[in-house]
Amino acid sequence: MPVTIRDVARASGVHISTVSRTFSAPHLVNPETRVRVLACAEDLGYRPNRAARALITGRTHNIGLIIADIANPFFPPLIKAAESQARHRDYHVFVADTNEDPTAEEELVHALAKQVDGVLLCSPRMSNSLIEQLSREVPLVVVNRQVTGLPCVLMDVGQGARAAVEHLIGLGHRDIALLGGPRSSWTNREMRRAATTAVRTGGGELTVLGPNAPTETGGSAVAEQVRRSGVTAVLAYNDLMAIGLIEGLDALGVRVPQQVSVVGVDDIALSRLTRPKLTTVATPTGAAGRTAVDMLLQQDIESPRGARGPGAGTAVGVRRTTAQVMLQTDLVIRDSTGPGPHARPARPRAASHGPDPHCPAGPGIPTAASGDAVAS
Amino acid sequence: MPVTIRDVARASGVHISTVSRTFSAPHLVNPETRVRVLACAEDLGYRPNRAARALITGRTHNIGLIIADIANPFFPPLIKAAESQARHRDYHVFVADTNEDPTAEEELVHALAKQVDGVLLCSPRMSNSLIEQLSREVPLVVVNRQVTGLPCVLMDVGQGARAAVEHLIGLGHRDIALLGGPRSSWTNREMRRAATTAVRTGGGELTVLGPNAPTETGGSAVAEQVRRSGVTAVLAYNDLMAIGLIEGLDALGVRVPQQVSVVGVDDIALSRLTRPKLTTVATPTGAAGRTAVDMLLQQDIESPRGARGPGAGTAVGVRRTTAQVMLQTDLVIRDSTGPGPHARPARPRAASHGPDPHCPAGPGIPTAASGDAVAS
DNA sequence: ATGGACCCTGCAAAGGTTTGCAGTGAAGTA
DNA sequence: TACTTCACTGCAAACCTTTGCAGGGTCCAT
Repeated sequence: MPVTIRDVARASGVHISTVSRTFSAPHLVNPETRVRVLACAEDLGYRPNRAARALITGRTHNIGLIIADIANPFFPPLIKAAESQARHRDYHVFVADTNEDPTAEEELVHALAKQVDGVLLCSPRMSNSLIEQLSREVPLVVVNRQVTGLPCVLMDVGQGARAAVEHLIGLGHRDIALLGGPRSSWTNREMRRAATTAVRTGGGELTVLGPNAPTETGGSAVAEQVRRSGVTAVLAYNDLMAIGLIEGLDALGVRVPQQVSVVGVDDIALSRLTRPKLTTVATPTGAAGRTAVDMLLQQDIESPRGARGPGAGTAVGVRRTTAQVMLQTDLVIRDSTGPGPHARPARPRAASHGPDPHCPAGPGIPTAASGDAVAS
Repeated sequence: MPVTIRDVARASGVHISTVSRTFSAPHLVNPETRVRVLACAEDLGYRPNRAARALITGRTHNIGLIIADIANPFFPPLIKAAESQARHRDYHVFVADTNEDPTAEEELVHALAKQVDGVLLCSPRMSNSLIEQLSREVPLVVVNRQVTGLPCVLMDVGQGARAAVEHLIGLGHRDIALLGGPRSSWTNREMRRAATTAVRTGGGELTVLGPNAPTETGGSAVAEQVRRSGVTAVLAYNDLMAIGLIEGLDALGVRVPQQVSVVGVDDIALSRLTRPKLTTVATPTGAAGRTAVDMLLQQDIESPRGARGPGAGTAVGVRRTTAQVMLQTDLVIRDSTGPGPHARPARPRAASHGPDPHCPAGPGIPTAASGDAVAS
């Protein structure tokens, strides 16, 4: 049943190599022959066997995409962007979900290594050293984690956290909590660092709660703790947790934003649908997906055949693209933040409860700042 | 750099075939030899090249999963379930998103055909005849669509729609609208059919609005239309549309459920987080993913080598598993439905506004009724 | 001692494609 | 005419693995 290059060759009366060239190097074959071959191929429904091609070229034209949790609405836009970018370059994307499990991550990289040309590692939960080690097995681009020596796509959550804290302090909050995410998350560390200094600079006090599961459940589970801590504002690791927290607080009779202000991170679609609408730090997920694919393909092209990674050539310092791109984030003020106990009497609750300034402008995803690549 | 079976053979002093057997048929090789080979393989970091293996066995150990829209929260649980089921059987899943575009669907099937052992087609938007045609190219299992002659996994949305309508009529609603989804959706047709008879049986009147995009935007866009139509209850194609509609109605000053009741379909996680919490028809997405993978693998096993599909053997009627499984749905009553204008005076709003009976029991996903397979 | 059974291993073909090299024929040049 | 150039095509090796077949032992029973 499966029609091979040989069938096409027989049908069109040429050698298989001519058929092969018709597809992979059309300029090398006589136009007349070409149309005949193409006609036969079309007729027979021939499609090149990618496995066989991969066997000899060493390139599968597939990309692996490893995601901590597909169910987190943060990722789908990234996946979509990566897929469409890849498709434009005749690549396919292999999506895999690790359920936030570092072991599953490692296994998936191994399993994918031989059947993809490279892997996008999104929000990894494993250690940097393991990532470096795995990068010797297959070209890697890391998203949401900084690994020296490897190409990375980062979102400036530090800047986002700072903006969020400044927003809260400006509203008159002093006692602020940071709802931590997974322990092994780079984003988590960055946020904590930035929030700590920003709160100190603003003359407030930061309480860190966590680590927690980056889900609604993780958020609602700490509602009680938040209430007891006496803070008046919370910056959550992501929108899901923020929404869960608001739910949890609501169940305890704590009103948002009247009694406690809540800020999320990601600006997932959902954050515009809850009541109150969520104030959040928008992250450029689509741009991240596209950029990561670009960086991976660029890296791939440099070393076309086998012989990738150290060991081929000099021991260290094989030419590789290791640029690290930092994408900008953007604070979106909606209804989940309001004035705190130290609010200045003038124009109270001016910043909140207004119309969402981002809604008319569509999804409100800021443009990528792919320009500010930080050399490494 | 890439270490092959030959390197392992050389290192352990045996022939490559022995190495091969060590992995694919361990019982055929001397235990001593086996441990030596395994040690060498481990040492060198050998991993079998799946492309080469696929070339000779004809099986890639990959499954394609084609999804209309990853960003629709309905799908991630299905994807996760399919992935984990596949992983248990040493298969990988290739997820691809079509953006609800039938053309993209077709192209993806073609592109995937040669690099997977089978494809799961979820909520396809292309025609039945095209699906049948494509099934000759690669084994297919269809989810959320009934195609005669092909294995299908269906969710009983007809039953769900009926239950929803009966619930609404029981609450005293007579003028009910159905918010249609994509024109080419099987689910959409089933719902319409079931809702039509159920409403008629209940002595009410059904207004069909649509087709619409199955998104929040699609839902909010028809809010005005819903208001003008004068209906007091709406059954939406899915939760996303229901939520969008509630948003839209809210913006028009129409209160849910006081003035209009809204029912969704899917029971996505989000439906428990909005205000009011959404009354919805829960669909067993996880079970559907698992079942679909099982059916595909079962089908695959029957025809191990090439020679799949008609044309090999007699012209028609190649043995294939074409079972069609119907999974049950479950009405979950929450807060978005309330008494209508014809409500009986006794115990008003008894059915709604109670505590969500499903919440304590976890995600509230009903168990699969894989037993009631309908022969085809 | 002979034969058979059995376990393990090696041999070699096969799978579909790409690609360097060589060969063919025609056209152009001297 | 003889030689070069050029465009096109065929040949065959290579990619890495699996697997049917056969050969080499060892052991046991006759």
